Amino acid sequence: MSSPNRSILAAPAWPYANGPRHIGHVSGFGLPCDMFSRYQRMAGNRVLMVSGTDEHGTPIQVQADAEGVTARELADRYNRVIANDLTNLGMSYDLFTRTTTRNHYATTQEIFTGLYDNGYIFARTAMGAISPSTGRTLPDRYIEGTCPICGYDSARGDQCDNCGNQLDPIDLINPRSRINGETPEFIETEHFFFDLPAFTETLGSWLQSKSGQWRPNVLKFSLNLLDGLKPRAITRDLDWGVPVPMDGWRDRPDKRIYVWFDAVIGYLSASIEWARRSGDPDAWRAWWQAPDAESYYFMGKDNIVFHSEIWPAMLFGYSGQGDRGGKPGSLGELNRPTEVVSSEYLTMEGRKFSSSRNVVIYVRDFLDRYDVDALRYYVAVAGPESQDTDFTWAEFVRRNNDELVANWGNLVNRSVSFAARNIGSIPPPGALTTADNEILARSKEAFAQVAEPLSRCRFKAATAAAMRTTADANKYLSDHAPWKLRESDPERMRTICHVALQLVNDAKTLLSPFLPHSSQRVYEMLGGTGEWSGMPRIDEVDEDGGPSYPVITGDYNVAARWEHTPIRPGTPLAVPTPLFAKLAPSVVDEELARLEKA
RNA sequence: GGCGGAGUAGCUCAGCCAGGCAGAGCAAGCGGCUCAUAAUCGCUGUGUCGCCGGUUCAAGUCCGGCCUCCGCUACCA
Repeated sequence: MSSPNRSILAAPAWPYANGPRHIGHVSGFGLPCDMFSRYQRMAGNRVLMVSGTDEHGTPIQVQADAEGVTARELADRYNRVIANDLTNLGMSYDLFTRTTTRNHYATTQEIFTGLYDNGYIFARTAMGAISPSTGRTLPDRYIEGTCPICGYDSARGDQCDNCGNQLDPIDLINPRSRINGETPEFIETEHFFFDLPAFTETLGSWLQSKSGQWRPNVLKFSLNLLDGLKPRAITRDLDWGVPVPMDGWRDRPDKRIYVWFDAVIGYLSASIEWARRSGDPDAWRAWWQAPDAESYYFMGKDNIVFHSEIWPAMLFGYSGQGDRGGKPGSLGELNRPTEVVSSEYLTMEGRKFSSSRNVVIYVRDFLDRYDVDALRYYVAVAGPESQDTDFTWAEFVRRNNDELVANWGNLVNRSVSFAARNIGSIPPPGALTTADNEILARSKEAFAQVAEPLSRCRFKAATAAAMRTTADANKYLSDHAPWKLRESDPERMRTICHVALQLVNDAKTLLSPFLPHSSQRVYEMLGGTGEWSGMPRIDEVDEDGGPSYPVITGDYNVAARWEHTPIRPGTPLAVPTPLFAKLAPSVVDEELARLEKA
């Protein structure tokens, strides 16, 4: 674990491409993963961060029908929207792609085939609901009717919201489709099933080995599920998805692989796509097959089951390591997750985020009006890390003004502008006092103190530790008051300025994983050139001349290192413009009014 | 129904796994400073740790029960 140059796969969940993403989404799967990845790169490790939009499944098909476009057109549109949003958030993906690539289809089919060959996938007929007009699978939650237990007339197909009982849609009285009101048809239909019970032993001992390492809620939840594992259908009656790679199924237009089965394979297929684009088609193996490679998956708590149970079972099965054995598929054995990091939910002014009820703040709307690092700071310091957490505009404004601006922004401003006005460049250190040496030593120690929680994905504690160094620096300036020494002791004044600027420089490094955009600006203020902490960009690519699509990528092996770096005396300084904008208190009322409006 | 989480200062939360004088930030009050975005620095006060019981020399922490709120509940993704 402590060796330098660890290979770390950073795997944030795949956003679903049926609409723009809101800040609740990115606070769960995205930003924590980016903070983790940026730190790990700065610490000298080899990080591969891959993801993409998840574009199959019924909801996209339904919405496309409603808008009179094809599923592909709808997915194209939101893939671009989401890729833009994530780029603007500074998400440092090595590759952000999508599930509708040829590569992803081929990889998904390879995993399917490998699992089938090892006996972990079997065909079976089952009763399923379909829409009579389209012939497509009608998922349980798209069916409603009268609850046979309590008589509630808007019970969902899988559960009655009134009495809380779990239901089978076939038992509903007067069932109807939530999509178009028609009566669903229950038919015998053949599907492939993934034999999850064949992994009970394997998953059980694997999960036990994670005790003390994973967050307890994730582990407990996963262990509880082991009791009742059931085979799970992994195909659907649908024409939108990855074709089933079996004879007699391959060319059928009405059978596709279930969206969740292919979505988790995205981590692997995106790694393979990244390797191909980087010029070394086997490069992905360093993260997936090296025995000491590590992988960290980030998601909201609603996705735990797919990452702690189903995806590991798929990886075990493909590698020939389920309860029934087998042999590895043609890709070879594949590593299981090192850690599954789940976030709780961000709520919105006391309510659940809901696009349909307009209880929502879309990423793009947020970034149109506020600084990206202000959002990143809020998520780092007040995100739903271990419990559901309420986002309120009042709290956002307070965190921004009283913590980010007042503490860190102001420290940068006061120290750099004072030195710029009175000296004009970074001064050399004169004779350092005990106090000078002490605070410089504390600043160096902070690197280990921030790294410890950060490497364990404890972002709140890590941010707090980093912000303590800025408070220390503010105190140092106040205690030593260089502005009083302009006439009496300019030499001492210059030394104090040197120390303060060094503290600013260290703090900017410590805050880089959380606030990469503003750290870049501080880097430049202090004479740095080029990129400090790499930023993502969007490239337009294609697959052998196929249709083009955007991917997020970037070069992140730039200047930033997780270490104290001495500032260079003589570097010219200019009076800076403020690092962050202070927000007027009226912002709170404006935003609340915006929420009420629709 | 099952599973899980939360309830600690005016606010947001940490502390609980491995029991040892109740903490941080913000807000509030007073004072200092004037380099800085009215920013900053110092000092000050604040708690039935949701309720009841148990174990213990000692419980916010462990055990049992209860109350309130929230989430998840796999064929929505």
